[in-house]
Amino acid sequence: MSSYYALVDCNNFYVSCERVFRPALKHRPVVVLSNNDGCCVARSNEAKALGIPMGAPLHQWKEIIRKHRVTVFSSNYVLYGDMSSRVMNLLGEHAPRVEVYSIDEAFLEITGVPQEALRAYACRLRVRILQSVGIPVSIGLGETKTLAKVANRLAKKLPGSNGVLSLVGHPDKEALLDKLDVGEVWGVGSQYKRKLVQRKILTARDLMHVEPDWARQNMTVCGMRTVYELRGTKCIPIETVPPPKKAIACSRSFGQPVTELNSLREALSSYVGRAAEKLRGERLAAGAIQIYIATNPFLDNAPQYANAKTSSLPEASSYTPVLWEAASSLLDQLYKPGFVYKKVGVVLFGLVPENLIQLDCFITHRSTERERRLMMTLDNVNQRWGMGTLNYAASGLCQAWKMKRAHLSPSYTTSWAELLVVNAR
DNA sequence: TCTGGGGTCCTAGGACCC
DNA sequence: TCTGGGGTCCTAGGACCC
Repeated sequence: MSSYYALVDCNNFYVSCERVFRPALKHRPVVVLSNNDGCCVARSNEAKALGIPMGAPLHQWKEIIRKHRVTVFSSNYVLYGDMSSRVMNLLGEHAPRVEVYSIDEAFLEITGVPQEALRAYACRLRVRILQSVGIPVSIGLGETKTLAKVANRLAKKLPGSNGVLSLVGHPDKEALLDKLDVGEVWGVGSQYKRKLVQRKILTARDLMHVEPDWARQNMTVCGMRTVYELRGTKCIPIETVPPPKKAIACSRSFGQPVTELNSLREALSSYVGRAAEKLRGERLAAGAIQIYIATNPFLDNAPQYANAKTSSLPEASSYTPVLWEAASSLLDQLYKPGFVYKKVGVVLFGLVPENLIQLDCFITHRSTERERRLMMTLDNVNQRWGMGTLNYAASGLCQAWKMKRAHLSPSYTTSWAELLVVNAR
């Protein structure tokens, strides 16, 4: 029995999450902003129709937003994460093998469904998700993951597809591939698109007919795989268990410019705390730490400075004070006075499972059981009562560097205090 | 004048994804 | 005035070793 892939993709996911709890916003233009309320990272179809592009800086679109009464949300990742897991759980009930590909996408491996029944199968799944979670999705089906992705794009694009499109055994497969811009193919970004368009390779169909060797030379083995996958040869397997993480990062742009080392220190200490929390959540310890700082690259007239430094720890650790000590000393080495900073960040890598830490016999300080329990308590409190409930003193109290979140919706599904209230009169 | 070659590891940079 | 964040993978080139 042959197997096929389905790509299930939530439509305008962040916007759809907000709409579940604000149904009056259906058919209205809505955008969700990036961290710091900087740019639009999700748009409803109505907002797209107004011409607001992906990544549009908010300040450049103020006028349109006001004029058309676009509803604006700061991003509420706690809400989106919870809605995402509801969708993913449901998918798990309908397909034996699911790869959660991102917060709003999943690949399903489909076996035992005859070719001619694929569309109906996907349509039922779509209705089920809409009814149970309230999120509209699009589903694309194909013999390979790349083709499932293509089919998904087409399902969103072509009128009459009703959110579901199958390329499996489709008689007009090439004609359909010809409707998709080469830059929309999975694995083709802006650089490769430029190169391809120069050579008159304009659509997914053109790319399918490219010589694999040429693709390999000009787009690495990944490009070659894309060509084969478009032709229907499986090169990219489904990954039902996520591979172990190789890096954990945390960084933010500042809500307002920062020049003082002390403010950088406060911000960084809170990011290190957050990164370490993620680390412990995965039951990992970090063997190395990198810190980077940068000025605002968008300011043409301001002097620019960006730099990064890495140090490896004598022994892998997930104890925040140990990580902070290393981070703090790296920051001292990186900091140069006289610049206006926009961003600071931390990356933890050299990750190992916390029960497999290689011990260093010359180490002067090792995390004790007491310290491990301290971190556990800290994480529990912050998980239960919300991120940042318990903070390190090093993170400061006024936190002028903190990001902007002026349009935040409540955490409807994860906080008792913020449950939706319905009034009957 | 002649002056090896091959393998491995690490890193930086560049591409991609959502 | 205001422009996100968190990842992965591949490749080329240098360092180093025998």
